[in-house]
Amino acid sequence: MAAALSELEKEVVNIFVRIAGLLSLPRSVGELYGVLFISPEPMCIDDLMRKLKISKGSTSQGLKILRSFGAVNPVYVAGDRRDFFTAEAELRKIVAGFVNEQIRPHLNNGKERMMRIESLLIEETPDRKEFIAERMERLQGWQKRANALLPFALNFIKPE
Amino acid sequence: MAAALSELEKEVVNIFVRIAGLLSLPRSVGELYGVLFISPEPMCIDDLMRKLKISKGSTSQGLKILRSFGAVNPVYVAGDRRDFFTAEAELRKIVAGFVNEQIRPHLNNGKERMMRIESLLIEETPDRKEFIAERMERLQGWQKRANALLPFALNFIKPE
DNA sequence: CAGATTGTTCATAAAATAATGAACGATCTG
DNA sequence: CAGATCGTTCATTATTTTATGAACAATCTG
Repeated sequence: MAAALSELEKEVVNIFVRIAGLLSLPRSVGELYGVLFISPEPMCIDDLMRKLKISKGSTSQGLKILRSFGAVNPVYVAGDRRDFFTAEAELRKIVAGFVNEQIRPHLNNGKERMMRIESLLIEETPDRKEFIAERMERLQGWQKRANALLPFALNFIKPE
Repeated sequence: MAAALSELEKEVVNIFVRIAGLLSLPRSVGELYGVLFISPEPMCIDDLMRKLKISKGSTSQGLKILRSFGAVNPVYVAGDRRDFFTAEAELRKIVAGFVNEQIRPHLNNGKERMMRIESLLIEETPDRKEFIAERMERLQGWQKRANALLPFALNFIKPE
């Protein structure tokens, strides 16, 4: 039980490790999701540690991150005290969770910052002020578009 | 000339440093773009180094990255041997460049990998095979959606 | 051409990020 | 309740990423 990763498993894990990289998530998070994604049965921390040869700490924290945006579902296994997990396979749920947890906070922070800049603008010399004001408007435009695109993108990912 | 960053400049730079983080780009790249973004005049490496108090190496490499996806435009300044730059302010150009340079390669790699997995699938036991096949199909579905969303998102960002 | 100036590269240093594993608290088991 | 089992946390270590700056090549200047 809990043999090393098969060739196929390695490939799948590799895919998710790459995705994790794109999303600035630790490698181990990608590994964990990958293994769960191709596992027909739910797995517990111990299974995952052994399979991936990573530490208990990494495993626990990785699962915590995955849970935080709903990429992983806790599963009750009768007669076993340990916590088991399966991969959430509905893309929309994962993306929505990820956006809410990891993206939205940053966007909001940007808004506040913009207000502050507006107030600082007053102290500039007239010529610079004009230019900077133009840039600020542009920046706000970008922000609006990003904010508009987000819900659209989420909707684009249709439910199954 | 080339005084330290004003309060306003700091705020703007800060915004772009955050964006750089989201895109997994070095902090210095965000700083460079930020300073250029609010500068009415084109700037050369020396201006940027002094303004941001970063090394020449970082500045040169940072500009290289920014040029690689068209976030920065070389500008000819009469009577000066040095290279000057302004920030590209048209979002669409930047995003398109970024996607082509930093995202597309990864997506393609994913396709190849998928093929390889298909071939490995043969060696699985029947019951596992069924499950894994289902997952692979799902994964391919995700890939298709991502590929479809990308050009759409680009188009969403309307010119001017 | 000799000396300056400018931008790039790359080995090294510094900083940031992730992984490890021992310590701990919580829960179960007999 | 005493011991065992689990999962989490966090100080430390390892790894990866980024920044530095000296060396260099290319170009200009008189």
